[in-house]
Amino acid sequence: MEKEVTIYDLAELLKISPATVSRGLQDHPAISKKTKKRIFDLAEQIGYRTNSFARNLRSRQSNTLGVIVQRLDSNFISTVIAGMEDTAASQGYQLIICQSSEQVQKEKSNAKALLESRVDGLMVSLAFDTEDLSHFNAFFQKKIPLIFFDRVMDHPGCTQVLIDNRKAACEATRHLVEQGCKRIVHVTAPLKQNVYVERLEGYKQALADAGLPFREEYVLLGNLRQEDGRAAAAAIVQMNPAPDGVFFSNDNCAAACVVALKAAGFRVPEDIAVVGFNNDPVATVVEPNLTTVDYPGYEMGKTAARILIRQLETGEAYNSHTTVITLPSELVIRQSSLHTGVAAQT
Amino acid sequence: MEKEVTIYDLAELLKISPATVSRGLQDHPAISKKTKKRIFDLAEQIGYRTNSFARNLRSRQSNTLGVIVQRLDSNFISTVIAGMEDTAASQGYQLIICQSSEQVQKEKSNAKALLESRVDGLMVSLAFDTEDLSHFNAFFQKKIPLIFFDRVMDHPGCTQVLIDNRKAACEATRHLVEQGCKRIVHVTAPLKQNVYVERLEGYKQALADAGLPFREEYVLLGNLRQEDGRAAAAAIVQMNPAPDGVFFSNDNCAAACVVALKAAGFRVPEDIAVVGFNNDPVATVVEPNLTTVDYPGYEMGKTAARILIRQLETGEAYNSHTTVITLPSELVIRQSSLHTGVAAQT
DNA sequence: TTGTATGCGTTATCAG
DNA sequence: CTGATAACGCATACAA
Repeated sequence: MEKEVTIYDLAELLKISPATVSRGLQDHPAISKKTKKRIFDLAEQIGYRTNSFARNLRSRQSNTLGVIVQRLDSNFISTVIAGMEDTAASQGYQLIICQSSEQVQKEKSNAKALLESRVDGLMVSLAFDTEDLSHFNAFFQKKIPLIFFDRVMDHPGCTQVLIDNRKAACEATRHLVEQGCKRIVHVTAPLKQNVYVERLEGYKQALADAGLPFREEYVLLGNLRQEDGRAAAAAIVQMNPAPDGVFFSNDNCAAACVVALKAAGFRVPEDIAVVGFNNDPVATVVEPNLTTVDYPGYEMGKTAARILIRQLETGEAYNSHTTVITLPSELVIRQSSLHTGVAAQT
Repeated sequence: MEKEVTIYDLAELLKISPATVSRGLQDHPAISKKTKKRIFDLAEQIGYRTNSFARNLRSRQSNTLGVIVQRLDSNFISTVIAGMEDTAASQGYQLIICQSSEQVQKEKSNAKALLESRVDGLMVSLAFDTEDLSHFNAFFQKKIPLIFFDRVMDHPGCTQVLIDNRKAACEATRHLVEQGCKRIVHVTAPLKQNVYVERLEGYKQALADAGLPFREEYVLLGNLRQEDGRAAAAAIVQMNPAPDGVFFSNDNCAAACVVALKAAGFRVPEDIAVVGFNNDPVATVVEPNLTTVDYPGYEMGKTAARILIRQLETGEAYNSHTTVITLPSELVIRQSSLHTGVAAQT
């Protein structure tokens, strides 16, 4: 553990003052080209590295953004984070990432940890069971910009980056209706989060528009994992009369259900048409390929990071009231939903 | 932007010295219970938060681990990171995560950024085209512990967390041989990284063990994305005589290939048996379900983080020579490879 | 264009 | 058990 080189060491070796070194390193305009070159060359040569602790202490900022997500091992989430990282890195910010594992309790401790880390801003997608935002109060009070994405809640001054879940679900369900489906099941997650509430609303809306009845028993709640898809299949198989359409809030779950339904002797889409959500890689692997809502995860990540960084640099967070950015989503029609049997565009 | 509360403020309000406050906050044994309680209560009440910049500056450590991965939006990688995050969080460490996008150039700038962030340690899975470790020299010199996982290179003192790729590939290929395959194709990535080199070796080994010839033209190189799987299918369809087995280095790619092969009129597994790698979610969705190598990503993440933290706390990094931790992987046999047509265990 | 001096908020040493 | 004081390394206001 050799001693770290500091600007004082550079200054001494170059026979100039630490202040000049500091300014030179920052490419300050008031320092001569020649001096800068000497500074940089020596710094390079003796392996100087900025002490960000000291710098942050002085400047009162970390150039770091905090991210809290429900789970890291989800295709959708990791795509979002990829977008955030690309944008953040290009602007000189780094990402500290925490997962809540869908537990508000962990979300709380994540928030505390990120607060103490003094992240400059925060991007959050809420856990399944988060019911209020009190654990973010310290951020609100200190006016640390906080952006919600995907799973959001309203809070004055916090921008939300979203898709129109209601509309997407409505379109997906309407598509099933147009394929002739009359008994459409909706498989989703517990209704504590906006995304699931809104998708249910969209589903109901489409039914209502078509004059179809809404039936409580057609809404199946679970965790949207593959096993939940298989469980949904088991439930569907038991229903009498059998449903002729299903709209899922998640592709992975939908795909597993399709496989299980086929194993149980159902034909997809002839007996039962299926629509998923997210446009995951599984959608183009399951047979028939899954009709789904293309969710722009990467774009969402880029957008959230870009807006957050802009708020940091302009200081305009918490100024106006809540801004909602709605990203375009799109129903991608594949074979799993086509009662006509005609292949559509991928 | 109200002023931040410091230990001086607490001290003043409590009529005690900042030193006592600092000690109280750290639960120092030499402070009376009563004083501690007063300190904590007031801290809570007026919203004090530790200034980690100052603390880090003093203590010369950040309690932060750096992670560099090739891509974030990969099921395997995000599973690894989930494991790292769980372990790190439980030990009071945070994760700064960067992606190289498979470019050594970005890997380089990630390394530089993490060096300046003064992460306490680093966990790295290398980019496709990384050929040497010179961009990590500063870490080596400063004895900052660095652990490689999955895509590794040898460096004295750097622990590697791995599976036995050679053995896994050998088993996978041998399994195909046992199913009666004689002309086995291997779809993998450019041979710059250990994982692909070793898998190729395992593949060759199994062929040799079975007295089958190795043919250069049976090794298809690509990026292991779904489109590469479709391209592989196109190539396979053109081969004469047609191959009767394929071993992929990636499930997602394998699954896309299976779909394409079936569309081209091949029966899987009857005409061509398929084995993948990773045990991704797609493996249990594609039909037939994919035989694959179960890769313990979550465990790998936990292990890497645990070892890194241990090295930090015991200071034993770079002491001994390179340690290699080999995690168990396992061939999971499903229908895609069974020429007998008998379903196996999932 | 460069130098001097000071403070950012902790922790730790030493003294009481 | 508690207090005074000196770093930690950098950035900047002010001076030259």
